[in-house]
Amino acid sequence: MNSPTVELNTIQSKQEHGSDNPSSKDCGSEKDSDIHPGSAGAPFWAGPPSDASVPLILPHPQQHTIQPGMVDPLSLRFQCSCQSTQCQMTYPDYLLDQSSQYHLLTGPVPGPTESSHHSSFSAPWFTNEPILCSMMPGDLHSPLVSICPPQAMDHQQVQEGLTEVTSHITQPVVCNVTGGGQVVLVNHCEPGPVFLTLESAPPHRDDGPGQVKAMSVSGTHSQHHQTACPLYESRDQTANMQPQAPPARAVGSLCESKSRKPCHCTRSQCLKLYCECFANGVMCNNCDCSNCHNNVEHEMKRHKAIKSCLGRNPDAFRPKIAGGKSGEVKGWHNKGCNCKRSNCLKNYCECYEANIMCTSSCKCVGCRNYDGGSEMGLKEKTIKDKWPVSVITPAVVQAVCGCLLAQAEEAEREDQSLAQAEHMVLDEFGHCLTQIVKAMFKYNTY
DNA sequence: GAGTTTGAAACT
DNA sequence: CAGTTTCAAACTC
Repeated sequence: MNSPTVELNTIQSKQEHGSDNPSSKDCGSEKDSDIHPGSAGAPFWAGPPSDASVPLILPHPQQHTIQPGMVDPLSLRFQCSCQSTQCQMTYPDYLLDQSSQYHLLTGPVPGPTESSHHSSFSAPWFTNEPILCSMMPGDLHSPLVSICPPQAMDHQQVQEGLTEVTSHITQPVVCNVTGGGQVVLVNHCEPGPVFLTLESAPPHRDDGPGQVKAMSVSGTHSQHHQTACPLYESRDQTANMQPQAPPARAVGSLCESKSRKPCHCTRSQCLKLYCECFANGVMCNNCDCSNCHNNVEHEMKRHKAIKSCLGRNPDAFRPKIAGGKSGEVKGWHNKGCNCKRSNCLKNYCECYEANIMCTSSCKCVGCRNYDGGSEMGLKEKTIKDKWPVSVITPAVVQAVCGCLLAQAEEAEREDQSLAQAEHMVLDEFGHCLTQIVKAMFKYNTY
């Protein structure tokens, strides 16, 4: 039996719960005056993984399967494969409500570099404050670019420049503005970062804040093997290529308004992933930490810590939440959580905290972070009573229908008899049911 | 605000 | 890679 790749994702939105941002406090050991804005900071954050939008094809097209683990009550990504129909359900980069969050495509399966999905990137820049960029190649003339350029480039200019030079980019990319005004774009489907030179004028008052005179692709891809932290690597390169720009702005300027939680680290020196600032790729600023080394004063040590983290886990600085779109439901947790006692209904749970539901990637026990899970009163209903309902969502039904349809088309294409066609479809249906039931039991973790 | 709980990260 | 320890945030009182 041949089936199309069906990839479907139906993470549902959890009711938004407040994410408070405590008021900033003075960093325990590092005062503002200790931090030199615009000084060389090492960007080491890498953007969303490209796998967020690249459909997969099962290696064995004869197997028409909804594989265990591909069926999630919440983030449903199951696959079936039809060789010839090439029907494909795919999910957008960001997942909306469960009823209509995939597209049934009948065209060829796009290759890894042919994604038509929106790409987006957002990157904290390892200056003193994060710089956030996001861009949607699908709407290239109106990218959302918000930058706090180290060289104080004009926001609009950078935005326009990025629009121009990245219009060909169709995969999630990460950008970085180095101290030298160089933008590094990393397409995770490409072998390395693309270096774009922002030929900015010296920060001269007459020129205005960092005039971007030209923007050009100054190189191809990094010779480095692609790693999960291309920005960090590329920063090393670019740092040698162009001198670091002098401080162009003061703490408290453009990006200062972007609030973030102050950390309270006491023992990690804010150089381990325990520290949220460090993990997020930003230096500590106005934190409550003690003995903080996550600042320009300890650049070398911080650099080593970054390398160390990347050595342990090349994806250490990737965002944990893949997909997603600002203001909407986010995607899914790349690694998944491992909660055991919180039922994934407290902020201890990274999925819950990120306002996303748990998926098959999670190894949590007793998870209730799924549609309907949180509203379920254990006194009145057990998870067992209700959870299948959340597994067989409209999206699942629709996906199954897609599989069945694909089978029917396959039978037709092969000039199978009606009886044989029915058999194929029913067989497929049975297979789908089997996989769904397996998924049900898998999530029966009460 | 102190103490406890929790789960990710780090370590062995 | 599994088990343990460390750590800091979330939570409770």
